[in-house]
Amino acid sequence: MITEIIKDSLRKKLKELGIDALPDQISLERPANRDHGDWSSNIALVTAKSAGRQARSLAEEIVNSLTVSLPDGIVEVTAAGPGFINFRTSAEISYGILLEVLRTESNYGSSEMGLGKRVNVEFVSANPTGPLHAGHARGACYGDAIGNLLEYVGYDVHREFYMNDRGIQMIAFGRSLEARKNNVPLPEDGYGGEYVNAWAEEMPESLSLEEVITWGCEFAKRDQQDTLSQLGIHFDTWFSEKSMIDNGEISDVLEDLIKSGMAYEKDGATWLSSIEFGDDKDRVLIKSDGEYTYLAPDVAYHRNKFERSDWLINVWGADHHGYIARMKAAMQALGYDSDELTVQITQLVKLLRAGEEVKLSKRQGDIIELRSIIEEIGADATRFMYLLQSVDSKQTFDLELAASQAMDNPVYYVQMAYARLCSVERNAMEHGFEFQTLQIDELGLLIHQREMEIIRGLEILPETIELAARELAPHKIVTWVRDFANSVHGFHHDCYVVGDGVSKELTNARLNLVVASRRGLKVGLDLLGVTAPNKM
RNA sequence: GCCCUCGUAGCUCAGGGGAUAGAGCAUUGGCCUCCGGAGCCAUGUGCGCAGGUUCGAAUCCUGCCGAGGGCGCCA
Repeated sequence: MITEIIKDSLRKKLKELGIDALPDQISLERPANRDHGDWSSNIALVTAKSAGRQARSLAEEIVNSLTVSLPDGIVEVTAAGPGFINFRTSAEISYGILLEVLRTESNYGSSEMGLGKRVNVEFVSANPTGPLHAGHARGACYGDAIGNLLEYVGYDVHREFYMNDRGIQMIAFGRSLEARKNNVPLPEDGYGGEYVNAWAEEMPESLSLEEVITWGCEFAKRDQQDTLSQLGIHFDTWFSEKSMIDNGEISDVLEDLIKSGMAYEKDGATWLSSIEFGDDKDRVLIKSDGEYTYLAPDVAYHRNKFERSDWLINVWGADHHGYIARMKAAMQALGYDSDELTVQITQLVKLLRAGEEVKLSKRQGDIIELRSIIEEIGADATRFMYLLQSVDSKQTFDLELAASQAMDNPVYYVQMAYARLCSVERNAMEHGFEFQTLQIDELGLLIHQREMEIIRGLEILPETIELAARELAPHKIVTWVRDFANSVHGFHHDCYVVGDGVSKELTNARLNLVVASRRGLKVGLDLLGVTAPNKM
C-alpha cells in the first residue's frame, strides 16, 4: 500500500531528525484540494512543539530530505500551508487503481475488516398488528444498508426481525379483528385502521380468540414481508417473542438474574437492579399483577442473540432512545460486554408532497402505509431517499420530487449516470470496438481533468466503504455515489469515447474508464440496495 | 427538571481537529456536427450565540438559545 510506504518514509525521516513520533501520530489524509496532492501528512504540525521546532521549517526539512530519494510511487513531495507535507503519487498508482477495479469485477473495495465476526443486525421489528407504515421505512432501509456494508467488509451478517407476537397489544388486535368480522363495535383499546376491516374479511369464520391472534399475526407478518421484499429486504430470522415463553427462556433469564442478585422483589413486582449499571432507575421486569413488562422478554431475547453473535446492532426509532441504558444495564447484569451492543437511533422523517407536509398521525385511517410510498415513488427512490442523510438528523423529503424523472431527483441523476455508461459501452461495441484492458504505456492517453476525476473517485471508494462500515453510515456511500455520478456526467460531456476526433487508442483507453466507472457505481448502488439500470 | 439527536447557502443536506467550508435545487447567464440536453459550465450568499482547549475549531468541552424525541408496574 502506498500509504504504508509514505508513513514508513516519514517515520524514518523523523527518526533521523531525532524526533520520536508515536505510531498513531503518523496518519495520512486526503487533501480537500486536489492541487495539494494525493496524500497529506500533518506530522510536522503535530510534533513541532515537542521537538522545539517551527512546524513549517520542520516540514521543509523533511521534504528536502525526502526529495533526495523519493519513496516508491511518489513523484513529488512539497511543504505547504502552516506545515503540511503533501505527496503526489505516480501514474503507476492511478493505473493500479484502474486495473484493480477491472480485475475485481464486482467486489471492488470489499475487505476482510470484520472477518470471522458474527454481527446480528436487528431492525424494523414492527408489531405484527398491521401493515408497515412510513415510520418504519427509515429503519428498514438503514438496517438493510448497514447489513450490506458490514457484509462487504467481511462480517458474517445476520438480519433479524423481532416480532412482539404476544402481550396485550396482540389481544387488542385479535379482539379488533373479531369485532370487525362480526360487525360489532371495536373494543376501547382496539385497532381502528381501515386495514383491520379488510383483513377481517380474509379471516376464516368461527375462530377462537387465540386462533384469531395466531391468524392475525401470521397475516401481518406476510403482509410486512411482502412490503419489505418490494424493497429487496429479506430477514434471516423472524424471531418470535412468544417462542421464548413456550421454551422457558424468559423465565430462565429472570431466574438467573434473581439468583445472581441482579434482580429483586419489591412491592409485589420483580425489579432489575439497572441503577448498578448506569441506568437512572431500577426497572420492573414482572409487574405486581404477574405479567411481564416489555423488558423481561427483551432481556431474554438479547441474551439469545448474544449467544449466537459477537456483536449486536439494534436499529431503533428516536422514541426508544430512553431504553438504551436499561438494555445495556441488563446485558451487563448478565455478564455481557455492553460495548458489544450497539444501538443506532434513527431520527424522524417528515414527508412532504408538493411542499405540503404529509401528516403521520396514527389516527384512524390516517397512517401512510409504506407500501403506498413504494407504489408512489418506486422501490429505488424509496431506498435512496431514506438513505440520503445521516440517521442522526431529522429528515425531510418530498415524495413528488422523489417520484419525478427530473434532474433535481438525486436517484435519477445517479441511475442516469450508470445507464449512460452502459449506453456508451453499447455504442462503442456497435461501432465495432472491442474492449481491451489498458496497458500501462497507454495510460498517458488519459490526461483530461475529467478522466483524472474518475480515477480519483474510484480510488477513494474503498476507503469510503470502510469508513461508512465503521461508522454504520450508509449515507456516506450515497454521498460518494452522487459525487461520482457528477464526475461521470462531466466525463461523458467532455470526453467522447467514440467520435470523429477520437483515436482508436483513446477510445479504448476511455472505454476502460467507462467499464471501471460502471463497476464502481454498481458497487455503490448495490451497497445501497438500489438497482443499476442498463437503460432508462 | 433530567437524558438523546439536531442547528452549516433562500431550500434539502454533506463535511465532524487541518489549508480557500462543499453538493443539489432555486436565481442569473452561457453551451446542442457527434456516445442519452433526463446533460454540462459559470454565478451570489452561510457554520444559532458566548466562552474555553489547541499550532489550528463548523468539528472537541462548558453554558445559553432554538427544533424534535424521550424520561410508566405502556408496548
